[in-house]
Amino acid sequence: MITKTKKQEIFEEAAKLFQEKGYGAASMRDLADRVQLKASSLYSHIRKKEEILQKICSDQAHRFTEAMGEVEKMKVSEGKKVETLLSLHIRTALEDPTSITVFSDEWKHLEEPYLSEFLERRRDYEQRFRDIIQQGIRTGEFQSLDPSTILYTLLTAIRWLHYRQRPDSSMDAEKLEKEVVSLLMGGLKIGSQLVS
Amino acid sequence: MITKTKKQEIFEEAAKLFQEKGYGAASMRDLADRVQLKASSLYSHIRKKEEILQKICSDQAHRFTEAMGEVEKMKVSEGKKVETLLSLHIRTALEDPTSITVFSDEWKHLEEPYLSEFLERRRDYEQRFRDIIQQGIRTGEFQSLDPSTILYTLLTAIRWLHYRQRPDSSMDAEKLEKEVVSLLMGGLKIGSQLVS
DNA sequence: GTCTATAACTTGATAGAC
DNA sequence: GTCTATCAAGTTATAGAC
Repeated sequence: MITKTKKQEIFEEAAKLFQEKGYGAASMRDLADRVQLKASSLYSHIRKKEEILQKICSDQAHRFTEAMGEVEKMKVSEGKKVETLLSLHIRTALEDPTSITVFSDEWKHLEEPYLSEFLERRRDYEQRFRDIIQQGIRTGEFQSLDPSTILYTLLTAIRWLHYRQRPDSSMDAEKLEKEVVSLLMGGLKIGSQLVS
Repeated sequence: MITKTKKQEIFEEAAKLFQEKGYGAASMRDLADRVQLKASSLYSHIRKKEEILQKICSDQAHRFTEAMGEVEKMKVSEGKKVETLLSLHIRTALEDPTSITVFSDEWKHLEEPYLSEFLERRRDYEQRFRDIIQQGIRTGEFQSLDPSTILYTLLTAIRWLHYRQRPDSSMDAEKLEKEVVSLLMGGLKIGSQLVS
């Protein structure tokens, strides 16, 4: 087992704290208590509070951008690409729920210039996702709906996963992933579900 | 045109402010500026900051609970019931995006006893929604997936709508509503969409 | 690296004049 | 109802001893 540095411990505990109370309501004293330091000692490891938020957000953003590059290179149908991206989002939400919560809900507390950088990166990711959707509509694989409507509905639909507190034993991650993808790709109503 | 009371103005402006900055980061001085008062004067109209959050949240909760009562009385298929509930959520999100944002994202800043009350009401709503889903699965109308997975995916899927800043002229509310319902009920992939 | 002490500031809320 | 003045408590962050 690799020993965690104090800095790592601070970042991990901060993510949990931001998730629980929100960035604004989480104080450096709260955080210090959790890592058994005085608040002032935190500043031997970080420059400022926002630096923590910034790192969490940009790490997660980087993760998604990289995966998008992989998916774009795949020689498969657009349906398969969307499924792959959805699976990635779902798996990430289940594996690292705290970071994903902060990334999803607390980015708006970023200050410039990080805020603009974050938003630009997100716009880029969304555009590339939208391009895949658009191509799927063109080939007749997808319903002919507004691509942005599809994009945001799909991306938002999985944002409850990271709120699940403890993994329900009756519902393992793999099953959950399969069910959500099936629901989004095939719809609630019986009719179009494919046997995989 | 009915004249707004100062109190109404305060509540409306507060909802916007909470939406923009989050409850924690929105100060009473911010709010006072927006309604052209000094911060101390706000307290002639309200007792405390949380009272504003509490009213916004409970008003919206009440709205959904009432609608659920109506839907439960309908003599239609479970598919139609779910569609009706989704339409209601979508329409509400488009008509009153600020209140819905606060209701959706800021409720966690409620203090006791309002927090427990809020959560209990929400649990009740979700259980009644889940019952409809379960019945739809039993009759074979819906895919046989975990009812909670369906419930949260559907409810979360529409939570991007209230972030849309200005109604896109190329995309009116009615079309948007139809497309989202079609996507969630029928799925992204071509195959099961019904002609309505 | 961690501490104590503290600077510099913002927060929600109240008292009392008008 | 609105104001000025103010309070107590909380905030991030820094300085300097150890």
